[in-house]
Amino acid sequence: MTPARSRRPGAPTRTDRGIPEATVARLPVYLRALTALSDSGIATASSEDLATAAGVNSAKLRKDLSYLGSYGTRGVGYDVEYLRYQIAREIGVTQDWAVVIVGIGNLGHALANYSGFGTRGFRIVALLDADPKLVGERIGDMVVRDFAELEEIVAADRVSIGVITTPAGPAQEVCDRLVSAGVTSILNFAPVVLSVPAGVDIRKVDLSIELQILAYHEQRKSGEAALPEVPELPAMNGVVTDLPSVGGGVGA
Amino acid sequence: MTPARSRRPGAPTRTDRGIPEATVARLPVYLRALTALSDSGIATASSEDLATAAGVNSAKLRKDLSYLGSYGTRGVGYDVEYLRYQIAREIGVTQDWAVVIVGIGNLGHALANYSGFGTRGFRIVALLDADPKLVGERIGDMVVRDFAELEEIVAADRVSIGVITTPAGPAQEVCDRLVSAGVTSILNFAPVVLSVPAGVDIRKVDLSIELQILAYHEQRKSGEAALPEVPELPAMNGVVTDLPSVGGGVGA
DNA sequence: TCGATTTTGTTCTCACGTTCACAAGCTCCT
DNA sequence: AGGAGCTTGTGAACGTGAGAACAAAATCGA
Repeated sequence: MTPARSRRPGAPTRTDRGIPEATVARLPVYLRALTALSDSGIATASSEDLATAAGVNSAKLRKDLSYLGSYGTRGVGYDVEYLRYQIAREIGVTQDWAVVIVGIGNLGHALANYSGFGTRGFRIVALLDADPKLVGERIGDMVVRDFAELEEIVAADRVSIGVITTPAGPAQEVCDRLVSAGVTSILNFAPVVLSVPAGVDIRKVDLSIELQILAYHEQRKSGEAALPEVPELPAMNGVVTDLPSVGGGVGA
Repeated sequence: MTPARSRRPGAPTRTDRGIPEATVARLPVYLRALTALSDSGIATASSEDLATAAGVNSAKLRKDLSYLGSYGTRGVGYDVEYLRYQIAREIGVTQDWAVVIVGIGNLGHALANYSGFGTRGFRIVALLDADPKLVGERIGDMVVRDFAELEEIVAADRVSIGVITTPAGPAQEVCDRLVSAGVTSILNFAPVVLSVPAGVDIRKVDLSIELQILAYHEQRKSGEAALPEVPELPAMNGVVTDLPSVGGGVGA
């Protein structure tokens, strides 16, 4: 056990391996909260302060941070800048990750311009589309390039993250191409379930699913007062048909 | 207990109250899978088939569906159309929900055109922005209206869902206005933690957080081979500074 | 130097979600 | 009619995550 370099005598025992997924998902939120505090000129914050800023429970926040090591000071709190660096390093955004966006429709267009994407830590190196009519178009300070150039770009710029903003139809094929070109992390906006080999990470953002989840709870709210009993088979008790195409535009 | 209307003799005991949140989040995925199967002309599917299409474990799928009732047939599977209707009804997308989008920047623009939003079950009734330069602009078959008209629109169209695509700065204020106008479900794309009173549901979609989660795992992958030991305080053992502005563009 | 006060880091308990495994139930074939 | 073969629905075991509570450590003042 490396004798605890300059940090603490208690030695963080290298909690490095195995941060729970739920915690990983919250680290970026803490990072943002710390950045906001830092911008407000606040140098030190307690777990309570941070938790409020991040919208979580303070016990949960402390436990989350404890997976990274002991970066706080008992009786005092956390040094904002120091903690910010530690979280940024843990997440990996102290280095720059090269990103390609595939599918320059409405959404791809928006993401290409989206400043939130320009978050330090990520660098969009190419906008790709298979449609010849789009290739060559300027968006901000970038030019849309042909999807055929994918492999070349991935190799040249060491791209590890791909963003898919195509329609559902071509998404799996685009995904396969990305993976075989060497991309190992994918953020998918297309409304399909993509399958990838082991070792490739995939995350999905789906507008209509989010809306549907809201709708479920919304229905519960209105139903609560209106029909507290017998919310079973409101109309339609036998026949099935006539439902149009609920469920999201699979296919173009 | 209402004597089980016309459906089954086993009586679903009205599992209606209390579907686990994790299950609710998957129902839209099942709905989409069923729609795809239906479009392929498949009339019956086993839990195994469905699970594959939805990208989940078949046991999990069966348990999820069991919360809605007993809609399958042992030895046979599920009737695709029938199950599709039941899930759509449970989620609440057999009716139409009125939606307003606030903040017609890049993202709002894209969402206004995004066909996935046109998923049956939701109807965009207004695009709002506070910027006079944007008001009046045509997007598809809609016209951007002034944010000041919010209350009027919400009341007239019984809007229950609001989508926030403003920058982080004005998001909380927009959120408050939406809530006080009567909106009870909010989908937030702005990179801030919004606070809402009890009774209002809020969901967040955050591009940079998704990217950061991918980056974390990506770093793990590269690091696995490169530095299997001593991944502790690589550079920087004392000083903190120099980290630019990691953490997302809070403020415009 | 010592005690009071503050706040972290951690332990313990409980709730939730996932997966396994199997009985119950349906269809089809003989 | 009866048995073989599937497939659902669910009970039970397991793992992960959340929250309460508290001991350990730091600061500050007397």
